[in-house]
Amino acid sequence: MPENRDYFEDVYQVVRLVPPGRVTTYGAIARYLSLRAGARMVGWAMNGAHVHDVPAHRVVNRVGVLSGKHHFGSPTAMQELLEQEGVRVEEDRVQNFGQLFWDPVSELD
DNA sequence: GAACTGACTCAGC
DNA sequence: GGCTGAGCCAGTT
Repeated sequence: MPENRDYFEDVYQVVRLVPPGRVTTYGAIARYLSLRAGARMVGWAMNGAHVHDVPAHRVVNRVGVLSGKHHFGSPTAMQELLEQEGVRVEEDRVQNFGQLFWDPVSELD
């Protein structure tokens, strides 16, 4: 539907809708916005996340790994942010991911 | 201007 | 059930 690349804004907006203490995935966002581009562009969009006040720490890859932690100020910043919200993180992976996973498609739609 | 790379995912083996 | 290859778009070399 959206031919423009303003979906960057949409991505940011969806991420902001993620409740504290919950996490979502790049693929889930891509599916919700019907991005033919796929999850990869969601990740690319997150490059400007810090500029848009987006809680990027709540976005992980499909298995719950903090694949984007290197883009935060420090290697542990992402994990600490999640733990502040009550999300248990171990070995760069979100524990109990299946239960904490927040899917915009089923939660918002 | 072609080739590479990246905060990913899925299908196939 | 873990590894490999292919596909997606955009920015960089």
